[in-house]
Amino acid sequence: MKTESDAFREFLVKKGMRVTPEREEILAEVFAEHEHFDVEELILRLRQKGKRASRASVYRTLALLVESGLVQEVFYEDGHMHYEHIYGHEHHCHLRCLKCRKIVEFRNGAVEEAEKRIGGEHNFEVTGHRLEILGFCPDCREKKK
Amino acid sequence: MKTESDAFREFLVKKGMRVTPEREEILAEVFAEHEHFDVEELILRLRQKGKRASRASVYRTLALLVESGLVQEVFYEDGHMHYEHIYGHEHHCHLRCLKCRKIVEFRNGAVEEAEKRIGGEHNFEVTGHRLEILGFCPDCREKKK
DNA sequence: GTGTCTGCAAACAGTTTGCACTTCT
DNA sequence: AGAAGTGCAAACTGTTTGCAGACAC
Repeated sequence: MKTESDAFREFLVKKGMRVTPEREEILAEVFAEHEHFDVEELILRLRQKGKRASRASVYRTLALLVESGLVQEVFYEDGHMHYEHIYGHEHHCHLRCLKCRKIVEFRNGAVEEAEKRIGGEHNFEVTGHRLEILGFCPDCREKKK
Repeated sequence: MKTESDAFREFLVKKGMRVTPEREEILAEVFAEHEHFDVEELILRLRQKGKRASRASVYRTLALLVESGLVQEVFYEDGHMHYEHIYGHEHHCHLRCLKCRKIVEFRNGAVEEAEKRIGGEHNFEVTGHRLEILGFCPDCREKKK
């Protein structure tokens, strides 16, 4: 079975780029936890494990991971982008509370289907999608009254 | 019939805020064209019409428009946010080409339905959603070969 | 060996903010 | 009159970039 590490190596080699310890460590950390993350959190986690990858390398590597399809930009909030790894994981969408910012993940077959149909209608080659449903969570709903 | 201008006034009054010429001009310009826009474009359009609203006021007013639900943040790209007005318009989603960045709008009943169902399942009060389908448009698909 | 990558720090761009002045109510 | 809004420019923050030294191939 092909791991994300294999997939990334393959991607790099195909582009004539090098496999470096920094790139591998960043990749490993991105896949170490199954949560949304932002650049700051990622750097913090790397530091805590004694990895020295610089901020610049993290940004540069993240761009490669997105380009390779291993990672997706999920949403932009609080002035910066949030990411999640997607390789080897079933796709899911997000339900977001506009007040407390809680995020609930959910899966939805209807969207996958719509994705294919709509792609076909416009002759697009579809690679993925991003769906967010916005509203107020049970707690915040209650508090609004 | 209630116009977006009425709706915005109502929102402002309810918050104890003032109705100013700057806010009205910015609102009018936001609804003057039915296209996605970013802050720079909006300011340019205002300038071309001789309106003097400052950059700061545009940012401040845009935040109010988003809060009031008249405008939605659509996606973050090229280092800044893109918006669209939604009041009085049927909701639509976006099909985006990852290469040439072309955007096709489409409507989709299945998503509206899923939105309600999923909101219900998690006891969320749903106010809207945002769906982007990503891929390659017919032209870019061709060129990749 | 050579061309790519890294880390650093400086540069950048979009956005926010403090403040003096203006304006709405 | 008094509170709220505006414009300006400076500050801020996330991200990108130029460059010299390090390193994968």
